[in-house]
Amino acid sequence: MSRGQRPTLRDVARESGLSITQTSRALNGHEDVAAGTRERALEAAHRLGYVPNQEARRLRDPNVRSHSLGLVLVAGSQRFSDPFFGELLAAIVDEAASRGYELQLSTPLADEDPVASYERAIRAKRVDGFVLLRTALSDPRVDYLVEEGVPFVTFGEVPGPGRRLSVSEASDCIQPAVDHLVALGHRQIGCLTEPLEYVIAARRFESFKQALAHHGIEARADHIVPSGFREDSAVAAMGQLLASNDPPTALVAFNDLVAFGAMRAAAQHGIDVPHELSIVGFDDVYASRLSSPPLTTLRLGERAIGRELVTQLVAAIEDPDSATDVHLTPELVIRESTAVPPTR
Amino acid sequence: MSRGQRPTLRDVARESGLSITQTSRALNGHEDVAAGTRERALEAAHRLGYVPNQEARRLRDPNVRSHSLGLVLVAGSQRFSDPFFGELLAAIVDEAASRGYELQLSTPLADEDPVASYERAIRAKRVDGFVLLRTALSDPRVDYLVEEGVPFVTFGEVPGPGRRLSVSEASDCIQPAVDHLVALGHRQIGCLTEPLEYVIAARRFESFKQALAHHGIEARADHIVPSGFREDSAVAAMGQLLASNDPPTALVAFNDLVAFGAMRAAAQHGIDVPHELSIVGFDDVYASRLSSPPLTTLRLGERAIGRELVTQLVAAIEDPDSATDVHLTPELVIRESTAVPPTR
DNA sequence: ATGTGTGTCCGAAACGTTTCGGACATATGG
DNA sequence: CCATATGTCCGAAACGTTTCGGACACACAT
Repeated sequence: MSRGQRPTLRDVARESGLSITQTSRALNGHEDVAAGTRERALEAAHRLGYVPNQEARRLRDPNVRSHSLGLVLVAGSQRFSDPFFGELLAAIVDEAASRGYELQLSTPLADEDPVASYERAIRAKRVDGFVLLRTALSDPRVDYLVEEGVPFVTFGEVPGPGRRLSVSEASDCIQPAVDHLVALGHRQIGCLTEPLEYVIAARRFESFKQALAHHGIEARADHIVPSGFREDSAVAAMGQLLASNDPPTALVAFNDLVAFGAMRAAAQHGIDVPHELSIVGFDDVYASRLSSPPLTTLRLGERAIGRELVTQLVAAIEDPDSATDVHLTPELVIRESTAVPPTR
Repeated sequence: MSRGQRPTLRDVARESGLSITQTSRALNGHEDVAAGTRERALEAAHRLGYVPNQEARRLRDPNVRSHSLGLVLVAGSQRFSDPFFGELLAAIVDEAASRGYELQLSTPLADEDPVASYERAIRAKRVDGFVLLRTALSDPRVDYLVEEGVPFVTFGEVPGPGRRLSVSEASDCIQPAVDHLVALGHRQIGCLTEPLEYVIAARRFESFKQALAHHGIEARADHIVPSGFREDSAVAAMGQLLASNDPPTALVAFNDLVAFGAMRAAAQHGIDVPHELSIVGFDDVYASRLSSPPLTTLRLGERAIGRELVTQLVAAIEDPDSATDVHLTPELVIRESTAVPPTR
């Protein structure tokens, strides 16, 4: 059975015997309305099940909030590949809901300008702000949003002029992994990067080099292996490293998928993990408990990231001065992919 | 630099020398406008970068589409736990984008009525329809949406009156798993269910029983183990089964996480998988390639499910008669968690 | 000449809300 | 008693769009 028309402010006014003006002011908590009058208005509104029409409200005042946050998935079919994203997304939705916001998910159409999705959302006033994932050091989306003056928060610090709110990892994020490996006795420590044009990979790489320096170990260029984000790219990248006559005894991968790729490549070369090669991942993805051997990895926690992302974004939207950059410190989860180095 | 006011229909009218009325009609492709006039209007609109104000449009005609689909996450912190969801979501967003829709993600607040989120979205006219995941045989959300006349599609068939559009598994979905096990020589085949009040679990259970019957095997009640959705609930559920003095030689789990739980429980009891116990999962989650042993599992494909869900929902929205129920047939991915049964 | 169509066009009203400017009482101070 | 302030209230306009009802010009038939 279909409902009748939904009640309008006019109905509430008639019901309460007030003018439309005064009803509106009463419901919106303005000052110049007598206590008893407000009471009557509220009571009538409640009795009728009145809920204000957002379209009309926003037509009148284009600045009212939509109470939704935008998140544009990155292009390419393998975008979400990272199991990490699923959990992160859930955390974001959760936190947003608890603050009264929803999440608008979209994705660029095939070979569309990356900022087009953002333009659409802004023009349509569908969102109050954006969460940006997988941001690059030089990212047109960031430039666009800064210029447009729309609130947004990035995961990873993006350099440049203008207000750029971010939630990022501490600058010594890789340190615990290197400390752990050094404590085991490793001195030949390599790394499997993600593409370094991305802010997060760049930070991890800096931290990796600093951590080595901190232990007086020099970073060897031939032990640094550029990789993509996914398992298969890591498998490919591992080829020459393992063929080298002076391979590292330990490897830090910038995400768990890449670590799995490294483990697979090692297996293909008949190299035992962890006894011939130790591997540390990053993210503590669900699968890292299940791999063989179970993966030692750095854990930031999807929930913590999601929570901070939303908390700061909502702060930026509702009270720009209260938003603040946040740095998260990863914790090392030690499993079985790391061990003492082989004696040579 | 901040833009000036965005152009309105009035501006386009002035620019093109037409009335507002005629401009509107020209832009909306009505009949009674001369070819040259339409030309002028379109040209002016384009020159000004005019884009119609949705609020105003919808204030005037409440029936215009919002072009977004709603998806409400299930409550509880472990909602998304299933890595399967991440991929499914990405597939849904992709397919929606290619049809010009976005996805509105929300989640119920703590101890809130499950339908409240749907009510909010409908009242606010934020979405044109819903995708329902993890639906139960008797689901208040379904009843609500049917009554309200809002288009929706469920994953799994929900019985009851009214139009209920669904994408579901074929009724013999479990058959390939059982066939495979029987071919290996198994006759004692058990199953680890998900809660049977959910439509998908119910269908899988029916199919499981039918598949056994098809091979002339009787379903033994003590080989049917009720489990939750997640690994830990499966570990717990496995206890008594493995302690029994006549355990099955093979087990079909209703999802991969549960299968992992079963593998873990087996390991704890010193039971070798696959040589003492074969295990088949469902979903082909990312991690199933990595577990030890790698999991033999039934695969529907998140992308296929997401694509069909969106395709049918959009059909239901835009042309109700063209929407149709869809049945998907899973395919068996054979890995190493299944083998011939032990000779006793 | 009058009437009937047909192809184009437009004014004005309407959607539901918020707010500007003022009105009307009553109280306060002189 | 008048002037001024204060506490409440309301009418009307405005946001940008669509559409109803009609108007106008012209062609064609009568």
